[in-house]
Amino acid sequence: MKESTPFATLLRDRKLKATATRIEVLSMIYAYKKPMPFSLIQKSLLGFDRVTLYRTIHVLSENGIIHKALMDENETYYAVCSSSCSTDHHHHKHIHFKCSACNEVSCVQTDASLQVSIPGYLTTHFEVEASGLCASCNIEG
Amino acid sequence: MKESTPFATLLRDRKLKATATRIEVLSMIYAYKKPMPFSLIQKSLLGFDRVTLYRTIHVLSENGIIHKALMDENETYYAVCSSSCSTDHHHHKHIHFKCSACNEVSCVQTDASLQVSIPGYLTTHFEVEASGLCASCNIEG
DNA sequence: CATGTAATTGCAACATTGTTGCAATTAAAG
DNA sequence: CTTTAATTGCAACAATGTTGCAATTACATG
Repeated sequence: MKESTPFATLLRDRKLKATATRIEVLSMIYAYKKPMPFSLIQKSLLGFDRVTLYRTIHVLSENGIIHKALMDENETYYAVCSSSCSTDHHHHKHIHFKCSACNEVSCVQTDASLQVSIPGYLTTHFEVEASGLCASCNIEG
Repeated sequence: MKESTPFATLLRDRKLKATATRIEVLSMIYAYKKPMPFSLIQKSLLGFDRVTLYRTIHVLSENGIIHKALMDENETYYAVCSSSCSTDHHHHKHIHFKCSACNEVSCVQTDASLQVSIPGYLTTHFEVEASGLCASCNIEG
């Protein structure tokens, strides 16, 4: 019963077994379109063991398939990585934006030159978390 | 017994009672110089109730006296805010940098124009978390 | 400087979140 | 189909965070 769905293939490419849990978690996060709160992932995945979910999230993160989108709060959000993420390093040219009006979190692509240079430091990786009004709310308000 | 230490004064300025817990927590984080891991704050403050520490951290954060320095991990770090932070908004012109060599987290001032502009969005606040080699490790390595 | 009052604390109990070891199950390679 | 290593579920535990309430404390006021 070897599935050949895109996610199953993606998993095997990364030398990971294409198990039901992993495929479901991925589909769910992917379908959500925006970074998905961990608690919601949990709620939506009844039928799987709580521990399995934790382990699944760990494995998918470690292997550059999903990534954390930390917000300045308690909840952790997860989103499916773009194809440029490798096993060893996440390469995101986007920032995580939380709208203070609709409270939605989104991954915003910033092809603009987003750079961080600190004298004397060697910056190999950085993440940006922003808040304010998203495109929709900015128009309406 | 009205203390007039700097932290006691700072607290009263923000309409907060200058209690022993708050002053100790503040002194401790301040003395640490870098963002201090929450777990270490806990360990260092035996004699106070666990709950009191949580509540203290919440109050100090809410009032712009300390701020979270989130790293892409599980542990949360706290640092004393600069004077520009008000009750309603934190204004940090610095980024949080974690050195991958010495593992130290530091607040790095970036007076350079660190800007985030997304077409259609109104960005009122953003945080940057970077990693790589800090000044010390960059020289030595 | 005594005192009233609202804020803060400690305690107990609970809820949530995350971890570990191990036996049973399963993916997938041959 | 069989073998094997990875993954899962379970149980038990550890850590983390929350709530209500009575006792205590800071400090404003007189």
